[in-house]
Amino acid sequence: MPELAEVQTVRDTLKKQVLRKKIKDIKVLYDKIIENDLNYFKNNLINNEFIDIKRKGKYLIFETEDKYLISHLRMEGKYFIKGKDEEIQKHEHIIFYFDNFTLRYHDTRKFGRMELISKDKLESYFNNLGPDANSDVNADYLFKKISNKDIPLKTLLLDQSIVAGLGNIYVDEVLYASKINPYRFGSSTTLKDCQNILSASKEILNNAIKYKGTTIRSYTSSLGVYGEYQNFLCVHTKDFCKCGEKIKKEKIGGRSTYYCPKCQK
DNA sequence: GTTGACACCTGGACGC
DNA sequence: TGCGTCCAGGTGTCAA
Repeated sequence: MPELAEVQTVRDTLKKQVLRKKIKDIKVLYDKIIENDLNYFKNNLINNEFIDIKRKGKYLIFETEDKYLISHLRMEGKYFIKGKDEEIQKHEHIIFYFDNFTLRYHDTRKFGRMELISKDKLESYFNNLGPDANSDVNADYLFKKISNKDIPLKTLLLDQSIVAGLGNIYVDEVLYASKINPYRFGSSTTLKDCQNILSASKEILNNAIKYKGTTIRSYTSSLGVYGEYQNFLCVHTKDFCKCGEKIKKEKIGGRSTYYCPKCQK
């Protein structure tokens, strides 16, 4: 569930709390989350400190003096700051020990991943990632990427190699705001459609960041921050559109998709 | 090269 | 109450 807005919120909150603090120890309780050899992972982080935290798409990038720790929260990954002596809770899989506190990675479904890479590998690591959906992406770029595809726009916008950061919730919202039916193929889009999609992406994601993301279903907050953008959703998880039409919920590309058949042509 | 299916996981909702 | 089944979804992998 964490999409660009939620990851940005986690990054902003973490930056205030963990930068320039020496990592004293790391406890790994579920090692499949770590893509590296565990000894390599620990040896290169312990006695180091995070000097910056960046975000690209849905990835968090913790920077140390000579490495980057890439963290992807996937479906339910969260970070919590807790006291050193607080009991380890169920689903807390990775614990970073600092002098006076711990940073805990919590992931109910264990889908999240972390990988430590050397600084020169950063560019190649994100080779297949498109530009952020709320950045200054050019409509020509999007048009070139999708206008030759006989694939539904819903699926194309979820493809992180085209634009990064949009997940299931915000793609539904972006297509609704653009008045575009999610079943429409990329090959049916015009340059104007691409402009509308990008403009809606920017507005929706920036608003979602402002309201610290979306908190829906069973998903709880990270770092004690509860997003409020769910109050502004127009179609995702809704029963009726503002126009009065019943919102349709159907699977497109295996993903639950909400749309208004009247407003989205 | 493209596309769809599936695996990875767990908890909640639901039906029986 | 308890059990079984389905669903949720981001990404990587594999087969067609």
